[in-house]
Amino acid sequence: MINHSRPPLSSRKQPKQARSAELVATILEAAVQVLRKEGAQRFTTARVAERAGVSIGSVYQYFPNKAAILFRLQSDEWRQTAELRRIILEDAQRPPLERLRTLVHAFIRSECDEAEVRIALNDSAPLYRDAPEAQEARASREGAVEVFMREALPETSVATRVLAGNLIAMTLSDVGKHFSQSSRTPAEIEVFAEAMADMFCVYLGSLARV
Amino acid sequence: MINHSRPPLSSRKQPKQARSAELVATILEAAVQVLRKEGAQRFTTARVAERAGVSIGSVYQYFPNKAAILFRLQSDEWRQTAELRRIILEDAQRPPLERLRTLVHAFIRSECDEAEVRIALNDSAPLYRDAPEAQEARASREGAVEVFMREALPETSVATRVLAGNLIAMTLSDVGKHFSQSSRTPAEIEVFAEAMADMFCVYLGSLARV
DNA sequence: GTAGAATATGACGAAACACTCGCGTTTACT
DNA sequence: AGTAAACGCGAGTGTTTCGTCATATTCTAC
Repeated sequence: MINHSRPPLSSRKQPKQARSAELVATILEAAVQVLRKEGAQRFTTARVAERAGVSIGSVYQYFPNKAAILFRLQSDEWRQTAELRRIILEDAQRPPLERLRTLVHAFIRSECDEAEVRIALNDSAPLYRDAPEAQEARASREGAVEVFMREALPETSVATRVLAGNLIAMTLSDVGKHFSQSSRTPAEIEVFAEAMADMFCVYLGSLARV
Repeated sequence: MINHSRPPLSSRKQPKQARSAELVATILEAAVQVLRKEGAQRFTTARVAERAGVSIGSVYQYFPNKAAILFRLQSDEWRQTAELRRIILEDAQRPPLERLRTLVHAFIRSECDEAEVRIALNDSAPLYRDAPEAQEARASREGAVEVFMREALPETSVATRVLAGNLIAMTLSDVGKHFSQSSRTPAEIEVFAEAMADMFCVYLGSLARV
């Protein structure tokens, strides 16, 4: 009821020559810089083109619209985060709660890194929030969390696991976002991440004991 | 480095006659409707004026700019939330953790109520995020939380209390926001709130036992 | 009833922005 | 060298939006 028009976010054209692939990379890099320097409000295709040293027309050769550029950036970041999560959570050598602790620290640290860009990207979310492309990322995340939860709480019901998994995943990502909105010292980051990890571990422990 | 211009958010003029006070109320009501129906992207002063059955000029008599209207709505909501929190947390008759449970339920329920407006308001946050007026709300919230934490964890160090208090406050508000982005049945709401309250209580319990 | 303050109006100025299109240039391939 | 496709360009179009200002109406108080 809110997003009245739904222009496609998929690429308009695939770069086939080397120079055009480079051009796309240049545009994305410039987009990050504009986002960091000007914020979401002042993120315009013209500014991206200018910063990239490229004409407006070229931008529209490879991106159907402004939202597509932003979505691409967000998408790349989601991929990175998913990779991080996979690597840490799938390490079968270590006990589940230890892996979770590691993930919390790594995630919070990474959120605080490049916080400016992340904030701006987040502010842009309304532009592509309802896009079908955005649903996949969520599904993938929920799947990974469910696999982990089965390992961490093998004795509990599926409903409990799903609920707790969602709660923890949401807390990690949302509170992480909020926390990184202010600039933080490395020490603050560690202390905060430790507290959050404590909370998760104690909670999961309480569920296992039932 | 991001919000380059900082137009004032304070009122341009105070309504002195009854009809103008009513007009301001009409405008705010219309603003809520526009926000709900059109979303943050399409929230414009012209649309608000039209919906209110009022001329654009009248809107600008009492609000210096668009952001001021949105900030006013957000401000009112902050006040309501603060009131809710105060009433629940200050009830000295009941044990602290029970009060916290009640607060979690009440807060999540209220977030899911009028979720559409809240989401849109949230999307508009970049417009007034750095306004000095916005700092006070945070200070007030942190104060209330600290008072509660002193009561809930009287034996712990100040640092621990502040950290845990912030973590819980952030989780409640951020995860509450995220949770309310999808539409939820009353049952889902209760179950989720209960899980979150469990997590908080177990966590605070673990801190008290040290 | 009338002066003057408060209030209401809405056409209009100015700026910003997303996106297109016709044309010139480069590349790949033969 | 020649050709066709891919690439790159950027002035221009159409729209949206914020906010102002000169003017008109209503209210208050004497």
